[in-house]
Amino acid sequence: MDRRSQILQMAGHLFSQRGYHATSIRDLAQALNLQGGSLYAHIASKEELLLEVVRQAAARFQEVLEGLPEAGPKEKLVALVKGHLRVIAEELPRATVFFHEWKHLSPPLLEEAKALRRRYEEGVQRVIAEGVEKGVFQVENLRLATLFLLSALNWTYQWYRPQGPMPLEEFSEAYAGMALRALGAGEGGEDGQA
Amino acid sequence: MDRRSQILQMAGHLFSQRGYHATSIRDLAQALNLQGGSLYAHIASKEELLLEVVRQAAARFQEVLEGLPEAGPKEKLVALVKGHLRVIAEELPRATVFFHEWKHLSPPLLEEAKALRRRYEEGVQRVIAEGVEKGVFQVENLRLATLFLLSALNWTYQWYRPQGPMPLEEFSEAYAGMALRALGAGEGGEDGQA
Amino acid sequence: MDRRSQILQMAGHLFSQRGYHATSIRDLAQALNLQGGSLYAHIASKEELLLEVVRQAAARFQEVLEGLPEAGPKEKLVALVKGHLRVIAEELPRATVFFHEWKHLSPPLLEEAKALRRRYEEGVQRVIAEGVEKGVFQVENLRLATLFLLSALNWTYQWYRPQGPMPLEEFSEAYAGMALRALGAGEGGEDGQA
Amino acid sequence: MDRRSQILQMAGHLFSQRGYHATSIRDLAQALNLQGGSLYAHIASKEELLLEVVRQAAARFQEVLEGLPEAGPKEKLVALVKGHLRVIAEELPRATVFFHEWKHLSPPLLEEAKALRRRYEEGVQRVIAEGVEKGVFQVENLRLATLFLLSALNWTYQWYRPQGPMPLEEFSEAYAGMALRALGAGEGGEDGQA
DNA sequence: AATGAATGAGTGTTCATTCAT
DNA sequence: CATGAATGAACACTCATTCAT
Repeated sequence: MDRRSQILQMAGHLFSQRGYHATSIRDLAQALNLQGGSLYAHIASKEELLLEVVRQAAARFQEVLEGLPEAGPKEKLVALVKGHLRVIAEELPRATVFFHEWKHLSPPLLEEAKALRRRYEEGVQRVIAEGVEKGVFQVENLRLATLFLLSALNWTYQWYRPQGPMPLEEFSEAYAGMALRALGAGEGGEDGQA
Repeated sequence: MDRRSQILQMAGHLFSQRGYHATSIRDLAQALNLQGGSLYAHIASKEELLLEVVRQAAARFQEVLEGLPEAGPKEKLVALVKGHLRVIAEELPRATVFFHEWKHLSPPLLEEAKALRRRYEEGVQRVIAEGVEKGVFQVENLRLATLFLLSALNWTYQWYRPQGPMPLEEFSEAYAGMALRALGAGEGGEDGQA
Repeated sequence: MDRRSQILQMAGHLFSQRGYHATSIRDLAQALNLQGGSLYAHIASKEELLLEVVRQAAARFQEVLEGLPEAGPKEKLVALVKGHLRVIAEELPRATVFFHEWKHLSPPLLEEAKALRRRYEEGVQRVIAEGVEKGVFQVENLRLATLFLLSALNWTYQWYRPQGPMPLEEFSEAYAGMALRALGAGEGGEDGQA
Repeated sequence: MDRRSQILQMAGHLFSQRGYHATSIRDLAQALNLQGGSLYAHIASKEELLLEVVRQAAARFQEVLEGLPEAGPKEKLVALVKGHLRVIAEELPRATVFFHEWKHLSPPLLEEAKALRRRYEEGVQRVIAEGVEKGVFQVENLRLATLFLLSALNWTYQWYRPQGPMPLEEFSEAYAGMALRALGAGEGGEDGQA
């Protein structure tokens, strides 16, 4: 891994643990056995680092959407939930920054971060909408259902720990079940207009 | 409202909007038409301010738990969801600080904040556990179900805006419905062992 | 004792213990069960307090000089040493400020403090000069002998504690003996050209 | 001389002239043609600077004790007095800080400063004690005699100026003479048990 | 690439002092 | 007389960033 990647990795780690503002360039340099000024041979600014971490996380989440199987809504939703939680488990620091620290970007870059987040949310909404259209999901309000699902998913970065007692597979299986039920697509029913 | 309450209110507002570290004492003072140093006639430190805001929010959430009706699990859960969302709607800045900024407290005070959050989460878990015991809720894993619910509820502070297009009543009604279904207590069924 | 005297006493106490700059007006007020601003009904400024304490100490030392017995040089010197040490013992805080903290006065007032100290030193020098003229003291260099004596006397405020194990009388008796010998006026000899 | 030594030297100079609390980090930086914050590339804190200056002075005084000739008590005491006064003359700023400003250290460091001072005083006391044991010095009270000598010596930093009219050699010669007499070891007598 | 010294703005906090009440 | 709120300047110290080496 080249220097820049090392720096980005460590930045993700520290930003996620302490927060962007509470992490100084010197903290970051020290964690890499460097002097503060030395980072500037590799990066343009602290803020660029933040944006880059956000972009990397966004890319991982976007891959989930793009890798969804061509299948019925339930299967798709399960894949989405599992994929989302896998990204969080595998990329906890970056995901944390994606969910929280992006707010500290300043206007020009902030827009990009917002757009990345919006794009993902729209993708999630499409998955639900498709299920509703096909009569598999029953929701009163599409937007609200999307936000309910995203909330349940996003907040997990706050408490799920991959090294913890619950393996990812068990965790995401159970989570997907609750998500389906919340969307009115309980266990039994066929997937699609059977 | 006395000066200290004004300061606390404004601190909650700014901490929630910009984050604790990105809000300087001078920012806070300026928002109150004061000089930076003048705040120290009313507060002991910036950190004390943060803790106080966290405490106030925690108190509001705790009231919800304590005001739950003596009723069946479904009714109780609905009241919990609605109460939680009402606190978020009515106390958006403080709730935001309660969910996020508490992390920036330093060790002695950090423990108090963690304890306050833990106490609330345990209360929520008890409500779900009761429903499970009475056979009203069907969940695979109690802890996970609690975290699912808390996630769906907590993250709302990120996107729900009381001045937005959706009135609180409609929002929380729909949200409660999804929560119930997620816990395996769909519409129909009696509340309790009918 | 009126308020102003109380304030002056406490100021002497705190200035001597912590130093002028390390004692804040609020420290002083607090020690008197007052609010910081309240002191200004009684004093003009912090610096005025310092000068006043210096003046009070200077007056006590000056009294020693003026109360010296009309007697031979040895007797006079013994009275001077004992008087000086008594003032230190009885007025430790003020004496400490007189010896040290006067330096923090700013130019206009600084001159007064310097003059007070100079006046006392000149008085001490006259006592020694008289002994030299009368052939009782044998010193190589009058100025140096004076400074030697003053040094031995002044520094005592650093270590002599009236509540300590050595009673003032014993202490100053022994001290006077060493002073006399240093000035070449050992035990035996008559006092004056008998 | 490297930057850190320059800073320490200037710190000694300013602390001795104005006092520790009356010397700001910006004063110090300005005297070195730097910005305030720039000092922190070289030092850890203002207090560290104070302790370091105290240590350097203590080392110089301790060298005097350790370089004392193996000779009779009178010769040794003369060497001690002259050595002590030479350190004051050559290291006036540091010596001043050693005598006065050490009090502003806070507890953990304060103890070190006290220990350094105590060690030196004990060394001085041993020199006198030896002379007393050998019958060369006659003192009523060993501890008091030590404090008398130390007082006469220490206070000199307040008034002796190396650039002044009196050369160090003449000054310390005369001072040593008075010290010897104060200890009851006048000119004539042999040095030792003749 | 990396260092180490420097900058200038900014941090939270304290200060002596003022003043309406 | 005393209070409590306020000021404006100062404090020690940290920050992101620059740059000669």
